[in-house]
Amino acid sequence: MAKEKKLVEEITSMEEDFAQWYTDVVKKAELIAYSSIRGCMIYRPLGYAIWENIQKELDRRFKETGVENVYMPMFIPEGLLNKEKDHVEGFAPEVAWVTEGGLNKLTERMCVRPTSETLFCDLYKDIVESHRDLPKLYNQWCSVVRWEKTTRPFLRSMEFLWQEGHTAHATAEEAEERTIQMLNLYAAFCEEILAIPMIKGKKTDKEKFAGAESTYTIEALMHDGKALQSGTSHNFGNGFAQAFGIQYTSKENKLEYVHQTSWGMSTRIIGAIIMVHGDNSGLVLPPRIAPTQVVIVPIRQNSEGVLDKANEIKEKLGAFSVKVDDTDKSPGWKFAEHEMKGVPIRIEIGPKDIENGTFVAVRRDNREKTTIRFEDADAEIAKLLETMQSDMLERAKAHRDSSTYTAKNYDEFKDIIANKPGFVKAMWCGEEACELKIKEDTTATSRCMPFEQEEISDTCVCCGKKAKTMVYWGKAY
RNA sequence: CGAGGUGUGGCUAAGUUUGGUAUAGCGCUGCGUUCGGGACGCAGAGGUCGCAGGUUCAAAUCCUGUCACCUCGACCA
Repeated sequence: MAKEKKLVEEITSMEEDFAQWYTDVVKKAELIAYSSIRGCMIYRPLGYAIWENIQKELDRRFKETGVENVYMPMFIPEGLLNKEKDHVEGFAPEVAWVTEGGLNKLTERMCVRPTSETLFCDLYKDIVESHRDLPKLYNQWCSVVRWEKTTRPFLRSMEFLWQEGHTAHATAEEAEERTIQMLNLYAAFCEEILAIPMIKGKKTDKEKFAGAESTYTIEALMHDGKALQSGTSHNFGNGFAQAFGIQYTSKENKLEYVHQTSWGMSTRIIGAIIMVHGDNSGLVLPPRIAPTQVVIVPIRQNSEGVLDKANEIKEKLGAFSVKVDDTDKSPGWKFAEHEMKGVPIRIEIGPKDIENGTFVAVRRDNREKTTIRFEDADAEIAKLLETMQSDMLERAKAHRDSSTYTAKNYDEFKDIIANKPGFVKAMWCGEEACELKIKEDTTATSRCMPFEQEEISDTCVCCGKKAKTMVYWGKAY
């Protein structure tokens, strides 16, 4: 085969137009539908099932670290939102306001939560009294609203689903520890379950969260070489505590402010799954997150015994999420359809196989075919799913590594940003002026100051003054 | 919010320049034949042309306004 035959029509190839490819996949794989509300999307069964799996796994991991779930109101009175100055200023441009209730104008308008720091603080000030009440490790699963000007499915919508964890601690050390712990949890989740390698690091002051003392982030590289901030963990210090008056009495009988953190991951991560693993036939789902892990396509399904055998195989594979596609579409149609939807493994079973006591399994990621004997079904499919999962992570890592460059001086830097999509590692002096200039000149932003530092040179890539930190730079979603 | 683009059955579009019966392919429904990479035949259903005004004997087509969506920037998970 000189050129890979395009097996799925209707999807713009990613080499031709990556943005259009993304939109096509999202729609053709039936992850979402556009709604009649501007900038808000409808999660269709497949899209929502992926989110449910993400929730299930993350929630389990949160709870292992002692986190408890709560639910907060979706409205925040203006006065409450205004309590922490940096926080309001950061969010003011994108909040939606409720000004009327029933037939009457409200005396105080309320916003639809863009995030719930203020609500959690308002609660903590009431329920925290003693060091014995700490730490508070709360999380909520909810949707938030931000009045976005332009929107894209999963990557930016006016309402999106997420989880926001909010914790209160007695000491600064403990808060910092929790901040890092959650960042590590996110990174591990992404690598182990979503097969997406992450760069862990700290945001520069310019890029940090409104009201935070420090913001940590995990950054992923998409197939087109753009970066996606995939999860964040913030250390608030005691800034919010001071603004809201969250104090506790210490063992020494002294009144102290609590130290707080917050951390979140949103449905945006589904965009990362699409853009890291997808190909020109559509979605490719990592086996550990796929709502359907195996689809069985019967060949000549009206022939004696074929459907029975298909269901028998499904029974044997009870440990996995398996579907038999017995609709009356042609096999070829089903192949294309399930590839578009990213089902990790397809099993083909027809009269010939039944005669031989075998079936054929095809991997979604590389279309490799394996002939498997009935009696080995369980073990062989388990092996295939596992191999596929780890191959996907390796492939994503290889792509990221081969798209990561280093720049020693500004000419090099500008050349790479202009011509080679990906991350650029370069030294930085710590001045916001250089970040701004780089953005102005190249549209690239600082993604993070990685925990794993390297000494690329001793001068700032932009101004040439003494460098402080190595920074990952890149164009971002 | 700036720049560009697009709105015509479920989807993709033609038709708009030059006003004159609403079109095609795919999809959908029924029946039959098929089935190892998007099968085929026959029969059928489905559209106030984004919305609101205006011009005209006549508007998908011209004019005014408006809304939505897409792409690229600025801002952000």
